Amino acid sequence: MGVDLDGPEPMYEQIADVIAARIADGTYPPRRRIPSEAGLCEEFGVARPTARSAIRLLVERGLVVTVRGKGSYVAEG
Amino acid sequence: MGVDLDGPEPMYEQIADVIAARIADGTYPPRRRIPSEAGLCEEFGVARPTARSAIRLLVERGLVVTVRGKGSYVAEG
DNA sequence: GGAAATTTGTTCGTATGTATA
DNA sequence: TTATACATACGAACAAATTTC
Repeated sequence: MGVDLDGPEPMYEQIADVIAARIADGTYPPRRRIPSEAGLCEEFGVARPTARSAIRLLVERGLVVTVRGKGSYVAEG
Repeated sequence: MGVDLDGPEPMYEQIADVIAARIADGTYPPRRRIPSEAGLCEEFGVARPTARSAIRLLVERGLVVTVRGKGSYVAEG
């Protein structure tokens, strides 16, 4: 699915890119929730800090917003 | 803030000295929490292992104790 | 209302690899 | 070779907000 564990980019960046692509193609529409940290851990086989780093990157890019106790949501386009 | 990045002492030692001075002058009183590792990273512009080395030095000197999941605290005088 | 599960927030513990002096 | 420093990654504990039953 595009995550190349042997690639030069860190895993959290590759995961963020996968999520960003899903946002771009409408898999995750605006205002919808993206998978939880635990969900990303399971899907990509990484630890929670790594999943969190990916989400942090998406937040920095303005693609998602996170709400404590609820989840992370696709920012409104 | 007294940290001389061009000085002969390693950064982690200088950071530890700064914290030790704050403990001595009462800025961080006994049983109070000192800044987290992330806080030291931001304040002194270093990476986490370096901040941890500084704290390790303070623990070795008996000035602070660290508790997993909570933080590092000034030892009781 | 209350208890439990889910989810994110924060923090320290540990390990590996890379780069530099 | 050793010491220092950074980046990455996994593990674990504690905390707080939210949702669900």
